[in-house]
Amino acid sequence: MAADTKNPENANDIVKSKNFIYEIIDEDLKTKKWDVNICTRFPPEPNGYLHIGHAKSICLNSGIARDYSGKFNLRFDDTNPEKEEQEYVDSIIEDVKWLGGNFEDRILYASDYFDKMYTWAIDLIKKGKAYVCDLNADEIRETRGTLTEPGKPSPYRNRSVEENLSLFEKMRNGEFPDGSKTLRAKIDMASPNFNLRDPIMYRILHDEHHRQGNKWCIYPTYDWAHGLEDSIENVTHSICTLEFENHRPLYDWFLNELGIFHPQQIEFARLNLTYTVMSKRKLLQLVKENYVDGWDDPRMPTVSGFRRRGYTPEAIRNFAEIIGVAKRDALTDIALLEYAIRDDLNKHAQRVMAVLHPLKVTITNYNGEEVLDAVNNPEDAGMGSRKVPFSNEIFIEQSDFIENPPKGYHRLIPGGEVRLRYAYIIKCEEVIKNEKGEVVELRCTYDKETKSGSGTSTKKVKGTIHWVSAKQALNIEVRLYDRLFTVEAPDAGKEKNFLDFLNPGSCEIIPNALVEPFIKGSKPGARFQFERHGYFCVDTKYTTSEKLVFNRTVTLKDSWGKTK
RNA sequence: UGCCCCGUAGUGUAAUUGGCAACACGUCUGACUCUGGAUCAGAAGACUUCAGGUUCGACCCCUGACGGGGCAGCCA
Repeated sequence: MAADTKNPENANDIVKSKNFIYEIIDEDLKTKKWDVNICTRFPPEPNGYLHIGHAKSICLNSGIARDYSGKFNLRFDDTNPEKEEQEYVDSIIEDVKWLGGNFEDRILYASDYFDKMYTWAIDLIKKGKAYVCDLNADEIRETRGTLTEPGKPSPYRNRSVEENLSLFEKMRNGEFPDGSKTLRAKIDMASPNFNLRDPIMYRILHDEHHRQGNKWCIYPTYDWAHGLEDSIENVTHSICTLEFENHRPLYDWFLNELGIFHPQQIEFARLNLTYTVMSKRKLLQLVKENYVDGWDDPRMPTVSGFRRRGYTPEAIRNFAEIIGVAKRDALTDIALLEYAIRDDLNKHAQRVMAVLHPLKVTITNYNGEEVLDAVNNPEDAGMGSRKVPFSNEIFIEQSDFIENPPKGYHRLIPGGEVRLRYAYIIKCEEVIKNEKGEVVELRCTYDKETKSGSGTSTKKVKGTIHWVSAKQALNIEVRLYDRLFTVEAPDAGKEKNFLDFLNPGSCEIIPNALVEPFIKGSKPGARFQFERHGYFCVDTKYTTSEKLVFNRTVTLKDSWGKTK
């Protein structure tokens, strides 16, 4: 983005284009619009777990603070006690930290500003710009007007300042029941923008707040509170999503009437990803109705889900960089995200051989055992090598042998040869089947001149397959994840329920896969590449001291599988 | 129906602010390879939604259409 701003000498570098928000900030800096440092914020409501769309926002906001040497605040927008919980606060803090959002020590809460907001409300009442309204919810809706008709003024619109002050104080003191009164801004009931038709600033809610307890029984609405929160924190650029565009005139109105520090609200398009849903409501439903195994189910598009699945914060940050920021709503191909994680893991993940669907192979002319050298990461020599045990009884992948190969298949076939990775070339001499005609074992011979790295082999084989030595192999559980939904936009159809598109095969559990002993004792969260399969990580939830459980983060690209 | 926002290859973004459309992913070739991965080389793919207008020149400015999204919570 603007990372190169301070390095204009990098003339040879491709000039990274800036998104429109960086251009606005550049312009602001040029015109000296602000007499404070650039400040952004991420203002989640603690009513759910963060998802990849929030991650985009976190990367954007914290990235701006980083690039302009400003500040980035984490602020909980906790103005509605009915939906908010401490569990969500905790998870959000963890997720933002994990993503690398640098809020330093600033964990802020809108609820800490309630007193200040209250006095500002009184200021507005005194200016004759706000009034207590006795209309109930239904009546307010009925008098708000429609898309084409103006609303009707509330009969309470012209109460005196004194009466409003007194009523508002009584509201605060708990003298009225929920929903019986509201404090409204007096703006314009005929405005074509609904948000300006005397919007509600406070509602009565006798509900315990997760941080304020029972101190308050009136709570500020988003529109009233948000700009004040930003203003208090000297946020310069208040970045939010497109649906708040129509709220900006109101955001500005409150700040102007109060005459306080006035942040600039800027809207950008939220992230949509193919084959998943992003609305908190739908994600909550998936959790509550047990379609998934909690908010951090590896199939969930939540930050915690991606973390458990094995994604790295670097990959997610890079993804955010790749997709950019703009104002048109879009549906981003999940392939972009998968590219980001493969790109990262390819460079950093320890390689290891694992057999998911074992087929026994006996090497009839091999005696004894030996240990072979295997490279830990061909992309990074610094990661060194490891020893892999080899013997006359090994397991290979069932799919790496086929009796009647299609054209182009170049793995093991009857009478054919393949290379065992890091070991020898073997030849399939005999195929053993059970009563049902299923292949249960292969009897092969090996060529000792073909040992990996010996340089003595003159043979060329078309394929190399992975394997694991039977005696030393470690038994593990592997979970193969696929997309949660079967269609690109499960929530696109207004008539159809997104649940109808759930992918029944989104999680395949392989209880007994085999892996080389190297990974024994791996810690939860550890990431590996299972050669020729994909990237996997040790599950943090179901791994036990007896058995490692692995989640497949993402497959390797498979140009052969595609052609079939 | 009223108001607001948006329309650039399959996908996501760019275009030095009016100079003849670029990057990434994806797709397809070929090379290389002890991962059908990675890497390397290359290709295809966009009359910039449409129609007018301004201009020597328009993705960019103007007008109008069409298409998409948002707004009638005491949610955010």
